[in-house]
Amino acid sequence: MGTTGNELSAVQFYKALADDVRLNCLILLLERELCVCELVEVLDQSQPKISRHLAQLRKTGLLLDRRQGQWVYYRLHPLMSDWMREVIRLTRDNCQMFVAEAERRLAAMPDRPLSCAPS
Amino acid sequence: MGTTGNELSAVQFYKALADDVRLNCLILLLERELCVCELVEVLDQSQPKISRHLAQLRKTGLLLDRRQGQWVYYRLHPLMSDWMREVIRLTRDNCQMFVAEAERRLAAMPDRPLSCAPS
DNA sequence: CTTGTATATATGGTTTTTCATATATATGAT
DNA sequence: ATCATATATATGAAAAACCATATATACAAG
Repeated sequence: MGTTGNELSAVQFYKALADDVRLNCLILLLERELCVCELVEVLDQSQPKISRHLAQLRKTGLLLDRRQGQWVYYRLHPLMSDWMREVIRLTRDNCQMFVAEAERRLAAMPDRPLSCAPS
Repeated sequence: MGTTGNELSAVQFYKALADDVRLNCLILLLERELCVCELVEVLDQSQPKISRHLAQLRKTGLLLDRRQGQWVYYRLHPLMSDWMREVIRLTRDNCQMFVAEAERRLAAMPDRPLSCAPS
């Protein structure tokens, strides 16, 4: 076994990206931490649906979560391979349509739990 | 409709990559054209299985085929987005284990249909 | 109790695989 | 030329495996 945890295969990685909700989450989490309720609102999907996909990404090793009060914040796993991060970035930069609406919604969210921003 | 054919979404692209056989085929086809029987031997999978996955990649717009005599050669679609090509390259370069055996088998194939190499 | 999040179960849908068969091309015999 | 046969590839149909979603419920924090 390696020192950085379970090795994630390329196919497993691409399976994780092969869904609208999951890919959007990973792209949105590239630059910031977000809590579940923010992703629910930004992606306009049901809470159980978002939660399930986040759990899947967490179990796969692509995301890390952190509870702060009633909120659970997700971020990219700091040990994610550089090349995987690069693939997500390539996707974001070349499929702007894909995230445009989500980014707009996020910017327009009036009631983000800012008081719980990471210390 | 655009001039370059159907737009392939990022999620559709990653669905195409999210399978062992398909990902291996795309990586092997990065630098060369190969016929079905070569892929069957190199990847050590049944002929119908390979044929189905190749057909799927062709219908998705990632591969192009060309018949020469009794052989059908597949290659990456020349109009594939640069960033998608880059993603496939990143995968190859960072998951060498993944293709190592296939590349070795390919090099060791004694009876490749070389007489039918592209003109 | 309320709010935010996770999970169990059931269900419908898609994907993948296999087997058997079909089509296309090549080759050798007559 | 025709006929038979071999090789390469594709495909229809059916089974198995897998994936995504909704609903309902549970848990955790305040």
